[in-house]
Amino acid sequence: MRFTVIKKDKDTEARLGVFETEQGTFETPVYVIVGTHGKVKTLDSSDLSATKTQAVISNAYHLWKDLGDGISFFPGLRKTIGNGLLTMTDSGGFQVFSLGFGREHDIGKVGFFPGGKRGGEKNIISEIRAFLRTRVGRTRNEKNCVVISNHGVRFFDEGEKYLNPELSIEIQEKLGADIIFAFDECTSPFHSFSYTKKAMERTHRWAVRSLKAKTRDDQFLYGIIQGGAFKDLRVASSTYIANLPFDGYAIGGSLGNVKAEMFQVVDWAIPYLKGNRPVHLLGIGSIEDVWKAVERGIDTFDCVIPTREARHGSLWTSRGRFDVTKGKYMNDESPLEEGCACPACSSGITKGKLYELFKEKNMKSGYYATLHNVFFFNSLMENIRESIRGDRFLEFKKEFLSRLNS
RNA sequence: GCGCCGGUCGGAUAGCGGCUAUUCCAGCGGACUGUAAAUCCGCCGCCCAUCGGGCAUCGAAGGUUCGAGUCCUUCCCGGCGCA
Repeated sequence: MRFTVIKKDKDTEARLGVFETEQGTFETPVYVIVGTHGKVKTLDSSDLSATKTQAVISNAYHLWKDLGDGISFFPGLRKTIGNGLLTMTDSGGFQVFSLGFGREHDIGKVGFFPGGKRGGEKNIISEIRAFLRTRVGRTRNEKNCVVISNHGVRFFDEGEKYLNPELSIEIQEKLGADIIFAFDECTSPFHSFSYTKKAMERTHRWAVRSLKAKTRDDQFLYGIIQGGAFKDLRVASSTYIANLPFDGYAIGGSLGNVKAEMFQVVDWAIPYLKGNRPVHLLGIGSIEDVWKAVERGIDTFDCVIPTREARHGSLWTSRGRFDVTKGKYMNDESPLEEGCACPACSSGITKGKLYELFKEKNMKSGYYATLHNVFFFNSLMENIRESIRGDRFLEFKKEFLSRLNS
């Protein structure tokens, strides 16, 4: 298995790369589609190729729970969903946050949404801290399902599970993806400097343990950079992780208090990494973020946006997003996007038809919406790669973004 | 004509004397970033409003009661049954 940078953009840090594996060659930058439980929700493997999907990321924690003892007989993700795809598994480090602090306080790693009432852009730190204070203690025990120690993490979301770096690597080796991640502790934007530092140092120790635990040589192991939205910590983490013998790097954790600051974190971390190794941005992928990531030299990134938003009725087009469950689409016989070549649009799915399927809670609704969104994001990436190859990355970016907001 | 049953927000419902009239659907608006969530959150009689406040309202009109969507009387409307 090999990663090579084949071309650098003339104007930005964007780069064209290629992963060569037994399953094939995969050009980057690539949007990694999320298939947490070993399957992209609503899609089967023929749908993956029909939507131009190149890479899928599953989750070690969730699959481990799903498979139980059966994990020893698991044929490997390269066989189950990865036939012809690049596969990854996340280590479970995100669940340390999402099933713990995140679940307790209804927060995400970039936003703040108490009860879903507000968007991340409107965040006011003091208001948030005050809000958190009212919740701490009242909800901790019933909602926070995670206990973290230096040894590892105990999860109580269903029964009890214990995970640590050694176990996470063992699980990820059994799952057999092409790219696996060190076990880390993801923190939120609302953790203090001192806690974030402590968690980062723990993540560094776990990085060393993850490397030591590795026994297979046909998988890339990525180290994860933490440090929250603190420049000192990000620089320290990036430097530390880059000096360990990882095959690639991932930028994870809290990316700041408001969306506008998210990519500062990436800017702080990237200069200290080794430029010939692949860099993954964990869990990021709004349409604007795709551009910001690529032009900073990110090779791969994953996000639930295309798939989750599809199931929730939000459809992506080159003019932006629309919610197909709105009443105005009731009898709309136009395609989801004019001229779209995705499997849903080509098979005659209209806005009105999809509206109807969503309203009758037909499972096909999420299926068609996912086909469309995944195809949309994958096509965008394909066009981005071509634009880098053709020395017109910035032109294409400008053209795309002006159409998006028109 | 007689008898029975029923009339509650756009539709469907709960409510059977105690004050904020329930829930579901539809509608409107919002969220979703290493998937706990094909999910969640607002609004959804009218008027002003920043919190909030004012006024209505359960087919209609009377009545009983401290208090009525809930009980009584009459009327109107719908369904069913009998003539």
